[in-house]
Amino acid sequence: MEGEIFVATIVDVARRAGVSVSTVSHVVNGTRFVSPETKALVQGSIEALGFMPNAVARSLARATTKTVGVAVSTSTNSYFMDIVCAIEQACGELGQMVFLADTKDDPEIELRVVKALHQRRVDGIILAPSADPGRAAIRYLKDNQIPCVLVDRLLDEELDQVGVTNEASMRQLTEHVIGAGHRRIGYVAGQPGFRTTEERIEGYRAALRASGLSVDETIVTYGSATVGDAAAAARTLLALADRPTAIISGNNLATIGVMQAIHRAGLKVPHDIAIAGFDDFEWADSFEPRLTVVAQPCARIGHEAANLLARRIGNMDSPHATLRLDGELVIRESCGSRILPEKPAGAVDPKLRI
Amino acid sequence: MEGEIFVATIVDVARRAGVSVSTVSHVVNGTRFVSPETKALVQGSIEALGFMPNAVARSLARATTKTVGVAVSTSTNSYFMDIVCAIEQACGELGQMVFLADTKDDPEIELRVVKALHQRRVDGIILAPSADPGRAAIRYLKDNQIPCVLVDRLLDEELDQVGVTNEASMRQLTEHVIGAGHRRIGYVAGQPGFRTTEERIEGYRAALRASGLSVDETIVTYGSATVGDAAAAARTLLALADRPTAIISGNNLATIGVMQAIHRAGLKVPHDIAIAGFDDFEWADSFEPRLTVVAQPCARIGHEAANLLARRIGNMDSPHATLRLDGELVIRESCGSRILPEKPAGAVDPKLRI
DNA sequence: AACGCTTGCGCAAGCGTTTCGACGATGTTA
DNA sequence: TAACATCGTCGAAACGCTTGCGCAAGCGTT
Repeated sequence: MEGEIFVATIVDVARRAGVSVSTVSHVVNGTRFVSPETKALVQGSIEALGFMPNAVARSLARATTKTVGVAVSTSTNSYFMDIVCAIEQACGELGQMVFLADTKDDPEIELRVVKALHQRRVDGIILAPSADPGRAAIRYLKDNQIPCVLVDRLLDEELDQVGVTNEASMRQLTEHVIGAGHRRIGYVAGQPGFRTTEERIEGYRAALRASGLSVDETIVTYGSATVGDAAAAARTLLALADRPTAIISGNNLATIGVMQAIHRAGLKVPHDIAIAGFDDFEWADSFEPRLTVVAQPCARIGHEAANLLARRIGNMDSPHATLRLDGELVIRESCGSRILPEKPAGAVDPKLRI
Repeated sequence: MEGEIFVATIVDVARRAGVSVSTVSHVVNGTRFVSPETKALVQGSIEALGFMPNAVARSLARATTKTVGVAVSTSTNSYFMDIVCAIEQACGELGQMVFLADTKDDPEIELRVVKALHQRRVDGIILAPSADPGRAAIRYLKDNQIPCVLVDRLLDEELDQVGVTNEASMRQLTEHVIGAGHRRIGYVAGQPGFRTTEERIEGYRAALRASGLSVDETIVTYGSATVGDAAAAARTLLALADRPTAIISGNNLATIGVMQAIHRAGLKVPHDIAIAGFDDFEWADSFEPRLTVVAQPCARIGHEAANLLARRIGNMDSPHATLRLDGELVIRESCGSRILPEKPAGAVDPKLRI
C-alpha cells in the first residue's frame, strides 16, 4: 500500500498553474471573470492533480454547509422512510446532502439530535416532531432561528409544515366503510399524543355523525405506538360481546397490529369483519385481505418539505406555509364490498385505483 | 423577529472567562489538565453563552468529520432501509452522523455520490455497490484510500464486506420447498448483475441437485430489477404448459411481483401453487398467503458494517474482513405444508418462528 | 502627454477550531 | 540561594477555502 495518499489542495493547484489561490477559487466557483487562457491553465492543473475542493473548508468560509438534517423516527414508522427518500431526492436536486438522524420519537433524543445537527451547522432541518409536551426541540429550533419544516405531525406553531388532510381523508375512508353497510365500526388509533392521530380520530367521528351514527367511545382505542399495542387494542375490541363489524386503523403499524389480532382470532376479512386503514402498502394488491386504505402522498410530502426548507433557508422571513396534501382512497376488498365513493355519476375519478 | 441571532464562538467564551482560547478548547475536549478553578470559570462562560463548538471548524482543524456516508439504492429495495437504520443506530453509538445518499443502483450516480461524500470528507463510506462492470466507484474508493465497507452485494475485492450466506440460505429454503413435496420449482431472481443474485440461484440449484432433481433452466428467470419485472417473469412461468408447482423468489421485490402475477392469474397459494422467497416482511404473519421466507438479519448487517467501518477508520491497514451472516428460515404456510426443517429430533430451534 | 476607465488578477484577512511549543510562576533539590 | 523540574496557561500557526479590496497594465480620451 502507498503510505499517505496525497490530496491536492487549492494551493497545490494554484502553484502548479502559476496563479494565485483566489484565481483558482474563482474559476472553480465561477465567481469572477477569468481570462480563457488562465482558466484553461487552472483547469488543467485541477485535472492533473485531481483536485476537489474540500467541502468542510468551504463550509467554514462560506458559513453554509449545503446540508440539511432529517430527524424522524425511523423505527416506529416505516412510512417515514418513503418520505426520507423523497427528501433525499429533492435535496439532491437542490445541491444538498442529507444527514439522517433517528429521534426514536423520544423527546430527549429528539432534542439531542437537533442539537447535534445544529452543531454540524446544517442549513436547515426537516423534523417529524415527537410527542413532547414541552416541545423542547421546537423551542430550540426557534430560539436559534434554525430554518426548519415539520412533517407529518403538525403543530400550532409559526413554522413551515407539511402533512396530509388527516381529518378529511379519514372521514372519507370511514364513509366508505359505512357505505359498505357497517354500523358498528371500531377504531384503533396510531401513536398517541400526535395531532395527526387526533385529527384522524376526528375524521372518523365526523363521518359517523354525518351518517347519523353515534360514536361509541368504548370501541375507539386511543393510540398505540407499536404493532403490539395495536394488536392488543384490537384484541380487546374483538373480545367484546357486541364486537364491531369493522375496524379502522389509524396508521400502517396499527393496521398490521389489527390484522395480527384478527388472524390470531381466526377471523376472516371481510367475511367476519371488515378492516380499513391509513397508509398504503406496496404489496397490498396481491395479499389477502386486500386492504382498502387511504394512501399518503409520501413522495410529494418529502418533495414539498425539501422545497419549503430551501425557500426558508433562502429567506428567513418569508411567510410561513403549512401544506395539507390529500390522501388518496384506495378501495380494495377488505371492507367487503366494492362500492365506489359517491361521485358525480359516470365520473370515475382517475386517481381512484379500484 | 430579532435580526441576527448571536452564536457564541470559542473566543467569546474565552474572553468572557478571561482565559485564552486554547484553554477553553482544552476544557471542552479534556485534552489537557486545567485547574479546577479555571475549568469552572470556563464552564460557567460556556453555560452562560450557550456555546457549542462549531463542528465544521473542528473538522477542518482535526481533519476528521465524525461522519460516515451510506450509499445505497433506497428506491429499489426497501430492505436497505432496515440496514440503513441499523447503521444509523450503530454510528450514533460510535459518535458518528450519517449522510444518506441514493445510488439508484446506477453506476454513474453511484460514482457521483461517492465523490460527493468524499468531497464532504466523510471518515468512511458504507456502500451497497451497483452492478457496475467497470467498478468505477470501487476503484475511486480504493485509489483514494477511503475507508469503506460493502454491504449486501459482495465483490471479489480486498475490502471489508458484510452480507448473508446467500447460497446456504437459499439452499435451505429450496430444500424446504422440496421437502414440501415439490419437484418442479420455478425461480424468479432479484436484480440482475449481482453476486448476491447469482449465489442465491446457485443455492437453489444446489438444493435441487442434492435432492436428485434436475434443474430445468426454462423455469429459472435471471434477474428482475423491479416488482414489475418479477411479475412479468412469473407470468411467463405461470403460462407454461407444465407450470411449476412452486416458485421461489430471490428477494422481497421479486416476491411481491410473483404474488402479483399469481393473484392476477387467479391462483391460490398454496393450493394451486406454492411460493417462498428471500427477505421477510413485518406483516407476513397475518396476511395470506403467509409467506415462508428466509429472513435476513438486517439489524446485524448494519451493525457489523458500522463497526467494521469504525475499525477500518481507526486503522487503515488492519486485515480485511468479509462477514457472512446466516439468514433465518421462517416457515409459514405458503409452501403448503408445515414441515420442520431437518433438525436433531426433539430440538426445535428456538430461532425458528413457526 | 496626462488622465481616467476598464480589465484581469493577486493579497491577505477572515471562518472557528486544534495543538504544538513556549513561558512565567511555583515548588523542589543541591 | 541558585539551578531546575513541574505545573497551568497562553500565543500563534495551522486546517483549506472565500472574498473584499486594491494594484498594475492596457486602452481611449482630451
